[in-house]
Amino acid sequence: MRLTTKGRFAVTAMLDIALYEADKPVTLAGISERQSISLSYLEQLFSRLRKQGLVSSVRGPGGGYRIARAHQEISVSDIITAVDEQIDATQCGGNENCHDEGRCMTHELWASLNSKILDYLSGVSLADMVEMQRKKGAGTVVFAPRKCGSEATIAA
Amino acid sequence: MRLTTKGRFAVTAMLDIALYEADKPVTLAGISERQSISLSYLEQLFSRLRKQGLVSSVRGPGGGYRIARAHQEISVSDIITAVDEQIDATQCGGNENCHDEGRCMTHELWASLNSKILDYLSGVSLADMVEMQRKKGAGTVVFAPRKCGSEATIAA
DNA sequence: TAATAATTGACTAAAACAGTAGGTTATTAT
DNA sequence: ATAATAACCTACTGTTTTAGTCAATTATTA
Repeated sequence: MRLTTKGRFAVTAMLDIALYEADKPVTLAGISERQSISLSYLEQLFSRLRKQGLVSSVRGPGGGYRIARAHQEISVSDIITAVDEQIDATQCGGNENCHDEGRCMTHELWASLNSKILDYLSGVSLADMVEMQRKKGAGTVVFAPRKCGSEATIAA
Repeated sequence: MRLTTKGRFAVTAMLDIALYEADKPVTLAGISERQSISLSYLEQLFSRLRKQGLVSSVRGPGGGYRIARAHQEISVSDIITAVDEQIDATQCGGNENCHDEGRCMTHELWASLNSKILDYLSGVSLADMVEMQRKKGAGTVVFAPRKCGSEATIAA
């Protein structure tokens, strides 16, 4: 997997829906405004999130997006892998430089790091994040995702 | 911190020196050949590694690079942070969007992930990697770092 | 039927990654 | 002394990814 601001945007947007979704689905325009993420960029992200079955869409007036599964059933790693297509599924490329025996020297190190990251992110569900957010913002919740947090770009 | 192939190259190169350094320092030309990393690219990486005090250099014929500290005293995270200058030291930019209270919604998530990654990588020393490598390649050790392992790009 | 809002596709500026090219300086061996 | 070695330094390049824009189409509801 791979962790960039793209993945962060997606997680933030999903959390936004989880918090605001009630009777009505949540519009991208609303998410865009609250989270300061470009509408067109959200559209691209949600195209993927929908194809991966993480959200369902309703067209027309009063339409928008809903979380498609139970909040406990969606992990942060689900969201990230949905928007950040991992190109490098073939571990060592399949051929070229990495012999089946021998591998590259640091292979085990990165493999092990990757599994640690994945373990952590798949252990955090949308439900966890909602709860965390509810606890935190007792009064008015301030949303300001942009440029927040340190730059992260993990590829596992 | 941020994890890319740049960091992987640096770790691979440092491990190469640790394995080959004996009476003589190790030349970049040698590393370049063994690890299939471009010489000029290595020069760039080693400029940083030297400035961070991870390696020491000897000029002229018979010169090259040595590991500057005890192998146990150098962690993988040391190497990576040396070559991948983290721009985003100011956590939330210092101003703009991220209020001191409120922060961005997913702030804690990434902060926590980052510390997990850092914990792991700072727990693995060059000495650990040397030992691992010696155990593995009992006979002939095959080096083939290029494109090996899954693409990784973590920014913490 | 008009407004809403998802859906799609192509296109763009900026940054980072990985690498190249060409030169300068210090040290050693001849 | 001088030639070879190898670190050191600066600037430049092509490709990919990131983040975003623009413009159009389709489905739904008031």
